[in-house]
Amino acid sequence: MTTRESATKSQMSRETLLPLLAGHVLQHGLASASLRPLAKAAGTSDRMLIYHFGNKDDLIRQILEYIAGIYSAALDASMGDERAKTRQDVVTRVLSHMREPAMQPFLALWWEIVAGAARGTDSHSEAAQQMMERLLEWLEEQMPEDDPDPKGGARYLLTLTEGAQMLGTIGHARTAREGLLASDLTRD
Amino acid sequence: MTTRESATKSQMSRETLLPLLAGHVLQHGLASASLRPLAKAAGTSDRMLIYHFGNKDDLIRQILEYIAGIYSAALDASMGDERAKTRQDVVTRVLSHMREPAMQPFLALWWEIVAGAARGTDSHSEAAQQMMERLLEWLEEQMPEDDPDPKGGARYLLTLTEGAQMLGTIGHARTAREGLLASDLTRD
DNA sequence: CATGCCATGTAGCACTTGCTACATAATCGC
DNA sequence: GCGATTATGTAGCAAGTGCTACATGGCATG
Repeated sequence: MTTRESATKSQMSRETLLPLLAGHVLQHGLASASLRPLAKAAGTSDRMLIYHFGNKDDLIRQILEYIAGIYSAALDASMGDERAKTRQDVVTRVLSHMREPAMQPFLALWWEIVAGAARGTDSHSEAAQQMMERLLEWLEEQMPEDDPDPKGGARYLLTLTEGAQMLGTIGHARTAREGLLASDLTRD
Repeated sequence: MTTRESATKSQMSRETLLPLLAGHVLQHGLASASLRPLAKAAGTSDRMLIYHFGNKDDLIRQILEYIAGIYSAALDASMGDERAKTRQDVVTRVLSHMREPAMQPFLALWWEIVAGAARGTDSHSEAAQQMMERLLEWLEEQMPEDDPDPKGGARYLLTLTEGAQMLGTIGHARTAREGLLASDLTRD
């Protein structure tokens, strides 16, 4: 029984643990996600984490998967009611969405995931791709109704906003802002 | 004598060590940059690294500073002879420059630095800002001669190419490519 | 009631981490 | 040449790492 829904007997299943573990990773990052701190955050022991998840790699993989799920839900929740009018509107929405306090933990974690992917860590790559694909879908749905190329446009805006996000992270928000002003988006 | 130029007596100064340390960090990343492996790579001991650099934080700070210097030199070296004709040209140059094998270690390290900056590590933020500023200068010099707004344009292209870079890193190079195709850059 | 499995606690192991104490060789100013 | 500073080796420490061995309670099924 590797993955079963009926959790009638156990109080501490993967399903119970994962939210707590995810919370800890979101708050403190992957760098300090070692067994004992994680266990403490989830109210259990390193012993039990290995018991439930096999080894640390699989633990992290499943936590990241779970977090990707949360992220996806967060995107769904913040779906704007009315469509954006222009691409500029979309960019503004994305950036202000990412500036929300609730999104900060995801942002900080995001770059750790990217760094892991850059070094070839499979679990990180998988999570990264999953999250980007989801964000891309979300962006496509946000595109203006009259956009001549919603698919391409969404990819364009994704590239642009992710670049801006990175610049903001390293304290170059101003550079990103000026860059966006010089893009075609602000041409009237 | 914290920082002296005359290194007549010592065979193993900071200056001798730094290139070797930087090489190790570029190859293996910050995550595995602990004292003993670093010392081994530089042909010395953890004991001497602390002796020369004070503590690990300062060690990393100085290594990153040194690497930022190398990066800057690498940018200088790859300065194109003739100016680019269009912004599209500039993007192509930047991306192909970053695709060179010699740049790969910088790229992988880059995301670790960004991740560190996102978590508030000062030394990482400093290195990141330094490298981005340098890249921005380089980009400004690459802008087409007849560009209506070279400064803003450079910032725009920086944002765009960094986004593309990230997408490439996590295996979404295709998304970035399609995004660039949908930008104004490819409009004739 | 017996048997066996699931869940968990307690200890511990071998290894790595940053850093320090202590001794000693080399070298420099005098 | 001598005393002081500089550079280096050897050992080690306390904490943290992933993971394992062993025992043991509880529960369900025979």
